[in-house]
Amino acid sequence: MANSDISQPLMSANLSMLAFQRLEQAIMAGELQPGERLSEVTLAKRYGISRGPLREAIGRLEGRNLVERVANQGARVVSLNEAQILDLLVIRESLEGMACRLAATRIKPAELKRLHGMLDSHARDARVVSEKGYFQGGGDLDFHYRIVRASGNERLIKMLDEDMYSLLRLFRQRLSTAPGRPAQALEEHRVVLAALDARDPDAAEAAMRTHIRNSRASINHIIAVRAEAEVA
Amino acid sequence: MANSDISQPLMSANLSMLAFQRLEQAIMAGELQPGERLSEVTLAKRYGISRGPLREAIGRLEGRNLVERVANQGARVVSLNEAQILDLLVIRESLEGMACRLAATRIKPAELKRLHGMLDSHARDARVVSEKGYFQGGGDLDFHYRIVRASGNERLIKMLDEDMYSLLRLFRQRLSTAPGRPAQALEEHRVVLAALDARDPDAAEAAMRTHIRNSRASINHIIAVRAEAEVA
DNA sequence: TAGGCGTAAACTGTCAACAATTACGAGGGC
DNA sequence: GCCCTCGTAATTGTTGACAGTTTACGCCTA
Repeated sequence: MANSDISQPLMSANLSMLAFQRLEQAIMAGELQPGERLSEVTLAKRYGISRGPLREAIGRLEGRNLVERVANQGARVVSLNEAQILDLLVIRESLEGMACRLAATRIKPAELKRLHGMLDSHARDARVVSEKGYFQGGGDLDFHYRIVRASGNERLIKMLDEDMYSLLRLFRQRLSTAPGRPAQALEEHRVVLAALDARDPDAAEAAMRTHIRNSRASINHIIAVRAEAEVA
Repeated sequence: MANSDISQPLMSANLSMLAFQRLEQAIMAGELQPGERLSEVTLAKRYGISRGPLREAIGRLEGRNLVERVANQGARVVSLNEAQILDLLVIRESLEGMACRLAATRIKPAELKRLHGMLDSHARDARVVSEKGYFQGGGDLDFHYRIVRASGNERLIKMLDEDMYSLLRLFRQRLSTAPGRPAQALEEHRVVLAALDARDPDAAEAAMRTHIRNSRASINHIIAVRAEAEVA
């Protein structure tokens, strides 16, 4: 899933892990939508396994906050309301700001060059220029992903790349960008990259946090608009 | 465990949840030490349950990064090296800084008063005055805990109070304070509280981050000292 | 005596059956 | 007609047994 790492340890051979990965993937792909119930017999039959390993897989998903369970009533894909999504974005601002700070001193010149190429490519991208809003799951996430990886803090990388981004992707339909946002986002990306070029940790963290805060504010705008629409 | 919340939903009645809670507690209490192997048959027998629910519980713990599993070889309590602990503390600096920022605008006057009382009590505490190092799991964590709760961001509260603190408590023997640190820490707490009093988000975040960064540096010192000792 | 091989024990992984709880619908009472 | 109750079906919770893998021990050989 857009994860170019080939070296996935491929630690499986046991059905429990396999079921976990397939379930996670199904949730991420929207095959299982937020709030949807996870029937044990159905899923076990679909994956051709017994309910034992399946329950174990569901347990792991529960530990990662991807599903919620109520006793004797089954598990559901987690469903976040607007306030919870905003809470999540606040956390993302904090963590990714720190990641960007670390990257400022640790990122390698070759990676910097690659990021420059990326932004140049974005500038030529019709979807940015025409402001139609493309910044979901495309080049935008790739830019963030690479900076986070450059932080060198393995746990931080895992929290953001594996948990945070995948969770936010779940609600991407509610994270549509406000008009004019893509062009502004690209400009903010350039500010972030300039700070990294300058090897300035304070500026890098500040730039990234501003970027994410603006993005969050644009979501806020959307929500307000939708709320009005619902009243009408 | 020092969690004064009475209203724990007490959602059990199923053995899997019960096993999960008991295992988590056992790990936190040091009954099961980092790196120790989790034998399924032994634990199942000890808790008087079958291996099915137990495996489910272990799965949940794995999802929360409290245990690691290798195929056909069993699960172990997670064990972090010094670098990983430092990585964790960097993340804590980031998240708790944000929590403190949020608390600056959201904390209630009554809670502020309580924090003042707490620090005054710390100042009278013999262990702080004599600089013998008490700041592990005692009043220090309570101070942080209350500020985090005041942030109002439920997910952030969960990440810090449930995941981060409990994980760090696991390695408290390696987080012993440097000489003179308790008194300094108390002073830093006062700076944090002053910023909260002033309702100044920037100052609050900065003060908290400085506090945690200093604490991390003191750990660094300890590690360096121990490394020397090992050479000798 | 040291090293390698083979067997056996212990452990994890998986399954199908059983128990308990919940949800749903039909029937009867008010 | 509406609501409560009871019974049945469906679903989750749990168990003990079976299969596959790893590990450890002892024996044999060089």
